[in-house]
Amino acid sequence: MNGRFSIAIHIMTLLTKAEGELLSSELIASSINANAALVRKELSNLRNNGLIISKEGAAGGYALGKDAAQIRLSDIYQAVKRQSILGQAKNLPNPACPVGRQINQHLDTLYKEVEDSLTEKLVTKTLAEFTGQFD
Amino acid sequence: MNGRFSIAIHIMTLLTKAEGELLSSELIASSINANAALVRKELSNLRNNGLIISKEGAAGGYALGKDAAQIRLSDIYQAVKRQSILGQAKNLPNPACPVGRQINQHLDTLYKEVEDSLTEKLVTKTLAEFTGQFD
DNA sequence: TTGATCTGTAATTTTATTTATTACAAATGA
DNA sequence: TCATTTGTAATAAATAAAATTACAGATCAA
Repeated sequence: MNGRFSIAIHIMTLLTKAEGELLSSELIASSINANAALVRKELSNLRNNGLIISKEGAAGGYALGKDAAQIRLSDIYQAVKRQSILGQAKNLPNPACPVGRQINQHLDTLYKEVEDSLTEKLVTKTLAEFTGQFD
Repeated sequence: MNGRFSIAIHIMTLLTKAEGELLSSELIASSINANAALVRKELSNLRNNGLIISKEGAAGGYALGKDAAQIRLSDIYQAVKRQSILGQAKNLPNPACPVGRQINQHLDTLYKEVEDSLTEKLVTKTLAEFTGQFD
């Protein structure tokens, strides 16, 4: 997990505050202070996950796909995550070692459990609650 | 968070199985299939956190610092983690934007909460329980 | 007390990942 | 028709992670 979750939450917060008015990727990128093409890539991903809608062409832009009260932070996390939260060693351990041979299987199980508890936490929080904290 | 947690758990599992016998960084590295100097660096870190002991010189090596039943996976996680689990965008958001101005503060709060729930999960698991899963 | 072995640690290089940049086709609206 | 904006790919630059190399210092055994 990298800065993508932060960026996604930032995007979703902006769209919530826009209340249905379309925002351009350029405007969003300038709030985040990140590259517009990169932001569009994340916007595409969020759209593919049903969290936002987009409209092409002049006067196009982005808006929430459903009410902020119906979006849970776990939905955003699921859209953005790519690999196990605790990271994965990329060396395959030594299969001649009893520990090396079995470690990945047990780590996988552990990581799944941990990730489940993280998701449970994020399920309890809606985007509306999060954005409601802003002045 | 990267592969360091995986490596640390792997190390601690090997030391548990060694039952007090000193293991060399070379042997540990070969089980993990990683570089020995890198492994020593993590071993130093684990020692600085009181989880293992080391002995220098010929016939030196590493062993658990306390009983595996007294070590919680959260202890290992705390020793290894460096930054927020969900990552942090490194661009500072635009302070001229109401959302950009406040987002990091609210993300920080959220990340702390999420990390707390993750830690709570890891507190419930001892190293002894984890290593007990191995054949 | 000498030599082999192993830890501790720093400096450097290599590799991988992330982010930014550039470019342009396609859609849309004025 | 032209300006604007999304969608997406290809490439480059920057950053982070891991490996490599090197060597001082500790320890043990012959």
